[in-house]
Amino acid sequence: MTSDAEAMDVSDRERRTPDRLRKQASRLLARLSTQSDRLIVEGLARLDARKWHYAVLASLEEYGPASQATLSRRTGIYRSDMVGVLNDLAERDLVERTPDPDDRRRNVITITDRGNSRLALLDRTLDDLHEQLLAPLAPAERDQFVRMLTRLLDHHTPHPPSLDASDDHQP
Amino acid sequence: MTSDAEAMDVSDRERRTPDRLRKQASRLLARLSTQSDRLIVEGLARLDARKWHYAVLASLEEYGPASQATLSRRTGIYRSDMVGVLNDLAERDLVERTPDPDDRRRNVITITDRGNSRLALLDRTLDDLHEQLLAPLAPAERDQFVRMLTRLLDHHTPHPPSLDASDDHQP
DNA sequence: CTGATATCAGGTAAACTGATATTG
DNA sequence: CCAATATCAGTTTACCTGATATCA
Repeated sequence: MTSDAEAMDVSDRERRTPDRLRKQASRLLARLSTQSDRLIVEGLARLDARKWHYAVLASLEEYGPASQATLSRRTGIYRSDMVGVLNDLAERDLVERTPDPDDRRRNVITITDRGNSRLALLDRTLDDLHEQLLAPLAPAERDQFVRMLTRLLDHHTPHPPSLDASDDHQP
Repeated sequence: MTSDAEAMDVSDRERRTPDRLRKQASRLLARLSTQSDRLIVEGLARLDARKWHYAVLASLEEYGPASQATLSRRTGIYRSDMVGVLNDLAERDLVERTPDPDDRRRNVITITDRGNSRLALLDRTLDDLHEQLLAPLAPAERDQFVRMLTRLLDHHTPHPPSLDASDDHQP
């Protein structure tokens, strides 16, 4: 079946990359991301919340009211999907969606008081969930891990001219 | 609108977690995993290959012929999806699927010579793609990164009694 | 006329669940 | 009767691509 030359090829390859399936960063990333997602999604589901709820609420609290397009850019949620997320949030009285008088194409999304206290709860919950997620890492390692992820992500994300620039009220 | 107490609450929260959206490990993981996936998938697509092709071929070369169920456990591909992957691979003559005489429920999957040289090509391609993926990290950091991912993954994967145990020919 | 905005209607692929026929 | 195997059918969700009507 296999010639001598072939047998050498195989052992060559095995010497070069033993156990390669378990060491590939891309595979590890994909699997860990799946696990992480499950953890977060299930944790938030217990509060009848979704991750995007959090993303939108946090963005609103940190950067103030915004149009849906701006929220999209800030959270990474597609404009097409943002509609549904905001419907969810508005139904629960966590945000208010009102037409922008200055630009009648836009809606201005504002976080409500209920939204703020909801956000506080989600913040606490997510802290806890991340504690679980990163449990095996010491505090210093967690920082390092997050920094590495950030560096890698920055390197691979096509960066727009300005992400959170206030393109809302620019004269 | 907001009482003094409320204003203090907000600033409290901001002091506690400034820019939290950009620092959440779960979000970073999800986004980076998406980017990584795109890189790998596109890179392999240029060779008309998929990641699972590689996973199956590599598993076969490292651990030898196996049943589809065993391959499933080793690669993490669901048995339901394995069928289609093996159809793909068999069509391209990269593996052979023959009934197991010792256990007629099973098929024995064997890598072909073409499969082996294909695997060598995919190995080289994936090395290159991972070089791109991890470009911002120094060699030592890459090792550390992979080790952290592994530790986290091990902590979160429900580990079966024995993963790659030879449950094929056990008397 | 160009471009942004909100919305809607889809499309793909990964990760999953379940059912079934066959065999141990 | 119970368990595993290969296969098929179908669900859910993240991510992404349009198209459309409205307006700057």
